Amino acid sequence: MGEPTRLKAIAERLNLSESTVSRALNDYQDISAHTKLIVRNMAKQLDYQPNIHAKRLASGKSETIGYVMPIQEAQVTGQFIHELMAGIAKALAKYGWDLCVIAPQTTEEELTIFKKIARTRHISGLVITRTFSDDPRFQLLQELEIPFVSHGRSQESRKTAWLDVDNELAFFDMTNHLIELGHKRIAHIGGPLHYNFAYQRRNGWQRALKTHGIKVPKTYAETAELTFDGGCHAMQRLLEVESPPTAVCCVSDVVAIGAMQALRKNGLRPGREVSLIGYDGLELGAWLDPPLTSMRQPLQSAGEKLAQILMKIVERGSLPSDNQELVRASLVQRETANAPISSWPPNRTQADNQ
Amino acid sequence: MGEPTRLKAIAERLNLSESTVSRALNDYQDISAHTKLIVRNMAKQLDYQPNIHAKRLASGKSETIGYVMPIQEAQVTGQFIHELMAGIAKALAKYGWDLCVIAPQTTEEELTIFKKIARTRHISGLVITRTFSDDPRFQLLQELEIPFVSHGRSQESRKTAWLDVDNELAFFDMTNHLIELGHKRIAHIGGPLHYNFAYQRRNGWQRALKTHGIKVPKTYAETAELTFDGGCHAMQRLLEVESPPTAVCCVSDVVAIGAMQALRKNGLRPGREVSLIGYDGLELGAWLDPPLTSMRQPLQSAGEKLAQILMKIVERGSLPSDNQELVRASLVQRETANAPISSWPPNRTQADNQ
DNA sequence: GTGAAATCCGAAAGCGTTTTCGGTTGACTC
DNA sequence: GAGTCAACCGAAAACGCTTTCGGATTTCAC
Repeated sequence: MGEPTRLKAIAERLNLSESTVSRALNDYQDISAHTKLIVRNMAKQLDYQPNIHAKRLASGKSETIGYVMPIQEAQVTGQFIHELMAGIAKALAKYGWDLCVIAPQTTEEELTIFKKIARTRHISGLVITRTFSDDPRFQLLQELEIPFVSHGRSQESRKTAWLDVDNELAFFDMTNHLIELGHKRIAHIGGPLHYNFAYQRRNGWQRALKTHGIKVPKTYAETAELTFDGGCHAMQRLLEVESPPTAVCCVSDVVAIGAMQALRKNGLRPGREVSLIGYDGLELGAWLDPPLTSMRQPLQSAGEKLAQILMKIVERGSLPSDNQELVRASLVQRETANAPISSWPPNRTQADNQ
Repeated sequence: MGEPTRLKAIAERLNLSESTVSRALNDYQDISAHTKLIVRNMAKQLDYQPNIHAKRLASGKSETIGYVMPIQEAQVTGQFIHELMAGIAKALAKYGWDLCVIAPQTTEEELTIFKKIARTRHISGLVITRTFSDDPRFQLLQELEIPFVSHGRSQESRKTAWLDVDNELAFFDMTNHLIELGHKRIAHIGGPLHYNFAYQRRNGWQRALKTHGIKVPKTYAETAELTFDGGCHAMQRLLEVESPPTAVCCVSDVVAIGAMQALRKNGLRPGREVSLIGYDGLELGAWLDPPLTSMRQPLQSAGEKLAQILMKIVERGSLPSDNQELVRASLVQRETANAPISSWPPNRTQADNQ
């Protein structure tokens, strides 16, 4: 391969100084159009690629952003992360920025890494995901003055940049869909409320019920770990209340799949006796029997937007005006959300039939 | 936060030269133990973190390796990638190396990126996955002299570093397991043979049959795209042959899940009339009804090993002796692999019952 | 006590960019 | 034709580290 082309080589060939060549390539205003042209042509001809370390050292910019992989705890985050990262990487690549993966093993380690980044500055911005209602990262990152954007909000995110799906609206829509199908006994299996999205999703469900003047027992508000087992157990509990629901809004697809299992164990078929809607729109939901109805948010494009927002923050050194964005999730109609049937629940009271 | 600590600050405080401090921190032999000690203490006290760009510029090393995300084509690669990357990042972090994600959109773009890396050298090594039997990347990377390690082999990988699961053995084991359960009519749904692993897996299946002197019709060697639909269609074809199989070895879990669907459509239950074993050990297999028996390879540790192999290559500038490693997959017993039942296939010929 | 060999450290030259500052042109005004 | 002002470009100083080279000590053998 030989030695890579340096700035010097271009300068010598064109009888220009290195500084002129540098400024020509970086589109400075004090370089004539003609000079820029010949410099660029020569650069292309010699296949010049700037030494990135020299560039970053001299300019003090790193053009690298970090993605903090969520600590493995919830199930099936893989597909989610993959798509998001692909989107981020794609958008960054357009501008020659790098995407660096950070995989802390614990929350403490994560915060330690942040502090280190604050000192080295070799990563000039971060994308964080899996935000909690009460998330210590927001305050720390602000203190450390590390530019960042979160996928998902937090109690602390009023003044920070984020991109989020409108969870509340999604569950409002989801619940309305069930109501339109004729359901009135609509339960909710939510996630742990320290996840901010779990909080929002529960609210969306509640608002839809209230809007339609539907009242449900308190026992209809279930909570589960974001796992298959969590969903399974929560659904089991719902089946054991005095008058079980005819439909359930689930905080995630994995939880919904667990719920399906519980239904089957009780001799019921998802989408017949009890309708079910999940959230995430996982591909694998389509492979189940019956295929799981769900809500989907666009992930690849979310990744791209996150990257764009973050690059803008890093470049400006401050938050731009459009630093918060809410996207709408859409219903993925499959086969677990149908009209209620008359034979369920078996022990209907008069009140239920009104 | 103030200005980060520089080498200079340590040197001044200790009345040493910058070069001495630098060498002390990098454990050079010509620095006394005593000096090393006080330098390190001071560095810790001032929370010194070297400027990584200056370091990389001066040393000519980048301490960054790239992971090439496979182009999205097969389904459910997300979980796979996530675990692998987490492992890689973890191992790298121990040594202060960075993991940079590369997400090409097309194969051509991938090769173009390689060429660019060869010039800039700002990434000093690559991990590639999803290897093809005839994979142009191997030759190109060797030509470009970019250190790399592949997860999976290729026709071209005889002299390159790799880590792979023993696919052939895995399918040999898998098939043997079915034989031990009493199956003789064992089919195989393989993947496109341009995937190297598809080739190996088919061979493992064939070898097990041959070892036990079992002969099966040619129609038992099916091929499918690595998707749900692919598996579904392939299984459908298997059910339509003259004497259908009692068990099927599937090239991947996703394909196996598709096959399950085909069985259900035909009124059959996976693991009863037809046993099924998948490959990948996906968590989601456990959530199906019935849960899918599969084979699992350790991914996180694979990622760590990949990183270690690659770092060694980069450091040495040449291949170390232990640059190829084969790991064994293990059976994940769930519920789709059981003994054959007498009522299937319905139209047994005499020969089948021997 | 001399020479040679270790041992330990400092000076200084990079690494390949960016960016400030100033200097040289030529055009333009009056 | 002197002065002013743009318009362009070059010299040189960063950026913060690594690494070579050689010099100053000390140690050791004889």
